[in-house]
Amino acid sequence: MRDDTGNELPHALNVLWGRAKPKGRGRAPALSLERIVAAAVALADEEGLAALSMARLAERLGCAPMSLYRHVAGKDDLQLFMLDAAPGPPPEFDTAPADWRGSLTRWAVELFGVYARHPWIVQLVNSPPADPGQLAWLEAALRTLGGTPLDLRTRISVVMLVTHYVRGAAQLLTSMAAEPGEGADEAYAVLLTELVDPGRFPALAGAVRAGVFAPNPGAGPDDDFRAGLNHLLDGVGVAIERAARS
Amino acid sequence: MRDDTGNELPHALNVLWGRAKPKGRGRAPALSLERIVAAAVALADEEGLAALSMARLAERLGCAPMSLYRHVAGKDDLQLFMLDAAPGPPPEFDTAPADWRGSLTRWAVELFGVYARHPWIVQLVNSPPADPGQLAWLEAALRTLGGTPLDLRTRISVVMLVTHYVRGAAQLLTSMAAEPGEGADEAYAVLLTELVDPGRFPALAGAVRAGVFAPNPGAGPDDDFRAGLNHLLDGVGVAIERAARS
DNA sequence: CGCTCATTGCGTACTCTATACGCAATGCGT
DNA sequence: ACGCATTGCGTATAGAGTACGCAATGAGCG
Repeated sequence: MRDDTGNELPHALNVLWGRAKPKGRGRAPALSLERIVAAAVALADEEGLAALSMARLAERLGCAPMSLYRHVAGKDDLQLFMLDAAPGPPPEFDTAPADWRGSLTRWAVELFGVYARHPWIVQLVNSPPADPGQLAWLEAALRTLGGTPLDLRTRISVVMLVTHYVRGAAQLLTSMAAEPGEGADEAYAVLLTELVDPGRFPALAGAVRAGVFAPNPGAGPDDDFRAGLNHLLDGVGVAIERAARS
Repeated sequence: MRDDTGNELPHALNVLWGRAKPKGRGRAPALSLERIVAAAVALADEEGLAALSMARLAERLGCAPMSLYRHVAGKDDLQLFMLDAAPGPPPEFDTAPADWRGSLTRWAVELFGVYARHPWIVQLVNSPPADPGQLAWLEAALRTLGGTPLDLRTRISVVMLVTHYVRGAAQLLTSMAAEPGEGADEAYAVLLTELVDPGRFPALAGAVRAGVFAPNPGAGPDDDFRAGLNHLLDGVGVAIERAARS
């Protein structure tokens, strides 16, 4: 399944960066790559990543399963296309915004929204981004720090930190929302109450007893996310002050 | 595939919390759950999660594929057992260690090591932990903050933050190491140099040109991880000081 | 000591997955 | 109008997970 040299990049990247040949001759394509990718994203959104099979995708597009392979090298390539297209354009920033914290917060919240709309993204392997769509998001994140005295290596470190946090928070949230019933977090709290032995897990039992795992009353689900994000950004602030002082 | 009520918890949890019936009568089992799980973990470690199939697992155990289903309800249940067993015991802490930062750093680094030894863990869905193994890790993390003035809700928030970061960093690292060849990150740096247009992605192009994506000379792969972790813990320090002042 | 039956081991079969291969249909360039 | 590159797709293969039911086994009881 691996290529011989091991150095060829996946076919999808060549297409995404506009390196595909125009190939004008021949029969007119009844299917387009955009339609395929859009249908795949819609299918994954509605029924989950597990329901995304080449056969069901073809059924939804009204074509035969094997027709897809004329536009997509395989399922892996299709998922690369999906990762490129689904997030849409990132928020736009100047190359050196005055308010780094506000900008980076907005970036993180919008990325969190992307993951909420497309939960399957966080189930895919997190390979380093190499497509135009994901690199545009990375560019936007780097710009939020353009006005800070942080060196480039630290900026990347900070951006990765935020990315990982957003991804992890979204992953946890969607895995709880995947279960049926109205209150999945409530069910989880009850389960922990039953299971956690205070002798063996004193710290955990204390937290469970305090109702920390129960849904936060009078707070949206975003608020937990924003609280963690703020702790993170406090750390970035410390790094910025330290860099400004030297 | 879903159960009727939707409230039954997975069979694996009943077993893991010692709720299985002794069932003494009958034929002596030639297979044990421990052997199955250990073989599954070894197989996933050696050949990756994609190579873990019930058939290949049975082959390695010298039994028929369907024999596994006497001990495990299905592949999902098997993966629950694997998640419980593979990490091993967490580092032990007092309920209120004097040095929260050192303790939490040690916890994060050891978890990072777990993910490095068992890369398949981060490919599995990140459902909220409910097995003894993962809850023991959560307990250990909570204990590192036992000596701080943080309220319980903030402690959980901090622990989740660290968890997400460790997981994300490990995920990125293993996805780059998965590719063959000696320097996967170097290949990535070259790819970005080719692809990133400075007009469209100025901030990103600057970082690429500065060699930020090339392997850090004179630094182990852990150092990038620790750098990000330190920024994160600076943020936790801010929260602790703020809590101590009120 | 032998019968019983709960329990395990596993053979068979079914559905669903991705996709290699090759032929038929089609429409642009000449 | 013709030729052929290109697309659409039918067929086939190898592998996945697992439902179902019967055969083998051995502990406990009569």
